[in-house]
Amino acid sequence: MVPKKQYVLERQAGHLLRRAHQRHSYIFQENIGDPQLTPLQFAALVKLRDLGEVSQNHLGRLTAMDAATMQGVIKRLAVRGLIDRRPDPHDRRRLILSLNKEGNKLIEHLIQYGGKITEQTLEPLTSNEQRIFLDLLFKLAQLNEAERKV
Amino acid sequence: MVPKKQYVLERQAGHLLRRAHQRHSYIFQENIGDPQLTPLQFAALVKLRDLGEVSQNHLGRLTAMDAATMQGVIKRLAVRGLIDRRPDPHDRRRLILSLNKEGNKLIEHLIQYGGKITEQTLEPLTSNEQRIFLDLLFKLAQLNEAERKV
DNA sequence: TATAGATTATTTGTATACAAACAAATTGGT
DNA sequence: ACCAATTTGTTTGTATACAAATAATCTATA
Repeated sequence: MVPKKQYVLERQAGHLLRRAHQRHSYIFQENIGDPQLTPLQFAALVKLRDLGEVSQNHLGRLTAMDAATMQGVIKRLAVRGLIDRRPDPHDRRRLILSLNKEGNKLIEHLIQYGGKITEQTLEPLTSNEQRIFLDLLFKLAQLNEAERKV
Repeated sequence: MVPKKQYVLERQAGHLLRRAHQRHSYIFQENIGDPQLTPLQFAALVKLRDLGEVSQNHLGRLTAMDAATMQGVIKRLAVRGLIDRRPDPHDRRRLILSLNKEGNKLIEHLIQYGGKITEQTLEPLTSNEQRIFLDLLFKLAQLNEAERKV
């Protein structure tokens, strides 16, 4: 008698990654302190804070968003009055993005919650497990040559 | 001089979970063998194969999809002619789902690729690391009381 | 048993995700 | 300097995600 169910959904990497990401999104939403701000919007603001000025597609690569997704995220941040967009004088295809006063104030205030969100996401693990997990997850988040297209 | 960048996006659990999930989705799409079939549709078919008959919401809980998402996934599977839907005679709110002949044939054929997709997703890790990673990820995918709402 | 509360499925609206196609602009090789 | 290939940002279309609201139905309990 051969057992039929070798493939158990609950033990597949993809299913677990999806569920862990769902749980993180929930924790983010509960703790970020600004009900309107999404994880991607937060990531974009953080990178703009780090770098000052970046083109839209470049920021997309830094935050792992494709151009179409980036378009929507940036548009919403601009509509909310958090970032400025100006054309690059050296390359007229490019749009240069930067935080404005409002955006800067907001991210300086909210960034403290970012660390707490990561802490709470990893809270089910011991601090040693957390370190190991982040190391392994980091490896799994890298694209190899065959996969690279973004 | 206090360094300003304590919060590094590339080291946050949420960002890495998102990127690892992106990479998995790419691997899924490249290896599932059916360009139309998505990870969620595959998960739904797998669970129906395991269980035979389930109500729509129940299947949603088993595959970690909320009712609204489930609705769309099931509709597309039904339109493709892979599953049957019939009302529950004992509870007229419920819709009982099951694989039909086509759906059964398809999942029996594709399920072999499921394992390969997990393998390839975890391929950057040694087999020992894979075991550890799945254990830790499993813990992070569970919702505690405060988070449970789904 | 009457009914308040819970559950099931659906619908609407917003926000990712990403493929594909496009126009405008830039780059690189000849 | 020319032109093919590439890059940038936008748009369209499909598929998750999920909150919120709703209609129909079921359950529990006073």
